[in-house]
Amino acid sequence: MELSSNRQAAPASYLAKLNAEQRRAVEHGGEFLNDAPPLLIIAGAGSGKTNTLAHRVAHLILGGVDPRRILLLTFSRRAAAEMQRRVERITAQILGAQGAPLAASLSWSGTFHAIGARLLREYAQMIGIEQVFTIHDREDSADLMNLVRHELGLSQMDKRFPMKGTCLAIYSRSVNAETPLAEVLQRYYPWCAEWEAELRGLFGAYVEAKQKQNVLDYDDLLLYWAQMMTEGAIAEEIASRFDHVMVDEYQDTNRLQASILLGLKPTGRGLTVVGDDAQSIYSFRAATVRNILDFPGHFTPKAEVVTLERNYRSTQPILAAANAVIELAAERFTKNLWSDRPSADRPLLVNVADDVAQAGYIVAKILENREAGITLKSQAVLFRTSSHSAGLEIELTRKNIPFVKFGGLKFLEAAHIKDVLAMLRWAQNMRDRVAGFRVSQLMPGIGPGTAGRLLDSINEMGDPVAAIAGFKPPAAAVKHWPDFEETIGLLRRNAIGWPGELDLVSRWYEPHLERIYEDAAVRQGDIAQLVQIASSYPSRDRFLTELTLDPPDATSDESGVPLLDEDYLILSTIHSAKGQEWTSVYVLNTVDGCIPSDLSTGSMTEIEEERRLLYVAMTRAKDQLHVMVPQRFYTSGQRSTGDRHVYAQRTRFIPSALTKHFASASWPPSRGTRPGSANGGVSVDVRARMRKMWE
DNA sequence: GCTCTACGCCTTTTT
DNA sequence: GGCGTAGAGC
Repeated sequence: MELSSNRQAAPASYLAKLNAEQRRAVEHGGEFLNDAPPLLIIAGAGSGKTNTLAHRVAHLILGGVDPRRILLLTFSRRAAAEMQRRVERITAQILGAQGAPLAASLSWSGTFHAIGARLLREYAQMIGIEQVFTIHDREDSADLMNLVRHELGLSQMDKRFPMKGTCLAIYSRSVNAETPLAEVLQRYYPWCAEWEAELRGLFGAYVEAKQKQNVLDYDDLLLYWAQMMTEGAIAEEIASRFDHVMVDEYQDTNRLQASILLGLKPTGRGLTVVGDDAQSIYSFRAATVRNILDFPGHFTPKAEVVTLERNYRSTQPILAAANAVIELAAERFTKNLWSDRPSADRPLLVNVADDVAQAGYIVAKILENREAGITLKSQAVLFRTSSHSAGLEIELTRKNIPFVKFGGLKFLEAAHIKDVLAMLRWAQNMRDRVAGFRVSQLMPGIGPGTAGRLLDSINEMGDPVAAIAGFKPPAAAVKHWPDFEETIGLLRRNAIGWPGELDLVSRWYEPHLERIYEDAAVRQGDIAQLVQIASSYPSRDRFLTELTLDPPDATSDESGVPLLDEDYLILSTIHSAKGQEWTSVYVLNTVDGCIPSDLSTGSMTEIEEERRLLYVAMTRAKDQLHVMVPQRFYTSGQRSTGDRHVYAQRTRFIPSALTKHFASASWPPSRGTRPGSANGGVSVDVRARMRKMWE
């Protein structure tokens, strides 16, 4: 590429808007861009991190770096797309129309897992795996773990053996943290430590099963990649493809990912990582804040560190409150965010009686804001756990306020969607036992026993379709057999092509759907949406891979484009809110038991992570922050209107000493009602008042 | 021997 | 609604 001539044509114009630190990060490496020493950017919340990274990428491209030789590792596909968009805009500013195609060839951007899958397909033969491997998501992996667990007889011990999800979690942490099993057990799963020998055997058999079936799980995508990076010739070849490797959200990477980076850039030259230790919230995925803290010392000379401390997002009072929360952290790192966006309004600490009043307050404020010109889209409700928003969702639906929910249970995890995908995946790779197990048991009369024998006979015979044809199904399944056999046959021969074959599968599935589920009509609608989504992928293979690695992350994502014109409120788990910002933010259930979650108060480090979680939630707010404190909340056993509740304490992360940073409010506006005076009566009362107020 | 159903218990966050 | 278990029914 003849881009070097552009270097002098790239004056400071696009750099002028950056502050001194941002500019230092962007220009790091100076004249020797392609040999830039390692760089760590510590970017506080709202400090223009994405913008800085995008400028650095654009700066590299404008400086003559081939965009196809830049590897950009982001946390989600959404983040990758956003980065691409910004880089395009910046390059277009300098180069005009010429800039767009340049940025578009920034083709190596995505999550670690997605990039891993892509490289593994490419290098499959060289490392002895077959190219047509299928990828198991978490649930599939747990199912396979379960199959192996049964085969080894571990499900019938006289003492209860850990459940499939726990087994997978232990395995996964051991792999991702590059930590021996014994240590993982001792530190995180002490109650399973007695099973160490059995678990070791289980994991060995699990790995063997995956290899036999030619499937990879999420961890394998990293693990095999990391292994490739230790093999001289292959490692060198892969490493030599990229002049620059840039990683966003580095605080949420694990040791295995760090190993991959070191394999790609052993000297650190050409490596840029960006992150914020105060926002590390993924340790349950074995992410470790040590990655970011230890980064500089990994290299000689040490990596350069640039710290972005100026916050462009939040008003000064909001930032002061958030800073106060994070200052109480046990371990504090070097950063003091400041903002010059003055405001007279402190964030609000809102006391409400219960869940219902909480929803009432939020709905009222949201509508008030909208009247004042703040769109629904620029407001967000954040919560620790997906189920916390249930009450609010009902109220929003009732008030006809459209919303999109991020995080929590997803479209792809619904049983009927998984059924259809399993059929496609099985056709792609008939050795995939989890998929085959699932599909064959859809037919009446076929349970685990018969399914197992069917899969065995498919494995033994060279021709899977012939094996199905020759199999003698139990009486109840006989009438479904011809259709089943034909559908598999058509899929195997690629007779229909993509995406038409999804219609075929959907037609095959319909009678089973109707038999199995009461609410078949609703589920049929979901499948129609899946068919919609499928049409935007070029092939079955790409569809399956990309859907597994980058699932649509909002529950309304799949309804797609028409929604984009409308205005809708954002509901999101705090985890899924990472990297985003809104004019007005509402944090639900800021009470002990929710934040921190009851389930995460086991150890000091867990509690510290919950503190950072609250910090992340608070720092998403630009102008308004409403921290909701219900005085009581219903315990999880949601027996519809069951009134088992507990009296809640404001979260321990906002002790009395910090309340000076907040203004306090309560809801409903005091009119003499005593909150929680009776068991169901009060809630009916509040609802009635809400209705009157807005109808 | 296998499938199917009823029942009781638990339910975080995600690539 | 998932998961595991127990027991009825084919």
